[in-house]
Amino acid sequence: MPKLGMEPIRRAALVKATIDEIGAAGSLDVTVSQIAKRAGMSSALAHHYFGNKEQIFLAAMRHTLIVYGAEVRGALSMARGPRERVEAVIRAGFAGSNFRRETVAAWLNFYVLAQTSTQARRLLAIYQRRIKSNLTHDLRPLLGEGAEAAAERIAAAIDGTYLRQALGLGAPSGAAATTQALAALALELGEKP
Amino acid sequence: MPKLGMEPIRRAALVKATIDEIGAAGSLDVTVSQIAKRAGMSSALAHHYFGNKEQIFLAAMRHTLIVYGAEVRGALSMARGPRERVEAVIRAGFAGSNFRRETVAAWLNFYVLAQTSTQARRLLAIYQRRIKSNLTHDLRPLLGEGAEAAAERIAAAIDGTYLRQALGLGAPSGAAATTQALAALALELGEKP
DNA sequence: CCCTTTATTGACTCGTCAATCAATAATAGC
DNA sequence: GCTATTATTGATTGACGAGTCAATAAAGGG
Repeated sequence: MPKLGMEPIRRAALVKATIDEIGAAGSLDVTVSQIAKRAGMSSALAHHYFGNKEQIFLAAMRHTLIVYGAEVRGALSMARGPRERVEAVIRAGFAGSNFRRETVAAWLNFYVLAQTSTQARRLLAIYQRRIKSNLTHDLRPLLGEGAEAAAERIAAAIDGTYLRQALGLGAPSGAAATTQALAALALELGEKP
Repeated sequence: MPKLGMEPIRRAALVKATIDEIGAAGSLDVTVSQIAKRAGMSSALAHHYFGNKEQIFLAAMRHTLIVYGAEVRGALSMARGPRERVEAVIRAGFAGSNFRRETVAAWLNFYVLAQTSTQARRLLAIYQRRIKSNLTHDLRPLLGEGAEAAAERIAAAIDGTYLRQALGLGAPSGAAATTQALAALALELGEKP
């Protein structure tokens, strides 16, 4: 019983299923059949809409990054002043859907995907550049010429905290992770010790 | 012409080939045949010595961690005072063979492996715990009760810097990476701003 | 010289999986 | 009511890869 206009629904379901499946498996070693099954359809249909497996992965990655970007933009829009803006960028990464167990695990695997797929690398680079630019821009009035280096360190602190989260090390709570990353910021601004 | 006592030689060659192959491929998606070929033998022989692919991976991971641990211990032995000891731990991660392009790429993939293989997770946890303990212990006289949190932040800074290295972001030089991680330490000790 | 142990590989088996295809069915527009 | 379009899947194909096995060969020990 083909209802028309199924395509966007199916695509969305597949994207979500892909993230969850990768998150659950903890690896990119998931079959199209598994993904399709989780999304409630046949693997043939998944191929019909996406063409091949890599496109499915890329769509899932794009979705993750878009959600992340939206979270950042949302937090940024409510921030007043550079200090709050930097905080917003940091907070966004550990808030909402970005911090779901599956999302974090999937994220790590997208990093790996970026090592093999040119398109994945491009996607990641775009977002990473954007974050770095946001951080540098807002750290400038606070730190002057030291802004670039500080931005790089904070980016590393975020990534590191995220990575350790994926590994199950460190506190498994978004709040603790946020606190930790914010502490790094406080140190950069010479507030802590 | 079977020379006797080949086993340790073959094993070592396979371990090295595995790291290089994973590093080159940028993923765990490498076949036993590829690894064996790079190590100059048949895949059957690789199976003969290691039993299965996971054991090959685990041996490669173990080797990477052992080399890393040795580097840390070496640097630690030359350090005088807690401040130098913390520096030593940081430096070790970005020095020598630990920072070879292949090693860094392989490392990221071992993180992924730790999400599927219980043994890999155990291996990683042991080393991670050791680093954390080293850092905490040596930060204690410098920071008192704040040592744990600082150790966690520095560990995250190291992991983050390493991760960004693997992604090809950040400076692709060991010196720059070391500088960055050391800067995080300086901030923790209230020396920088 | 046998015989056991170690080294080594080509060939083979057995699964798995991405991708394709042909077939079925419902819907919309004319 | 046709016809083109969209949705959907079971079955199939073809490749690839982990792991096994049987066979070959060289030591070494007695």
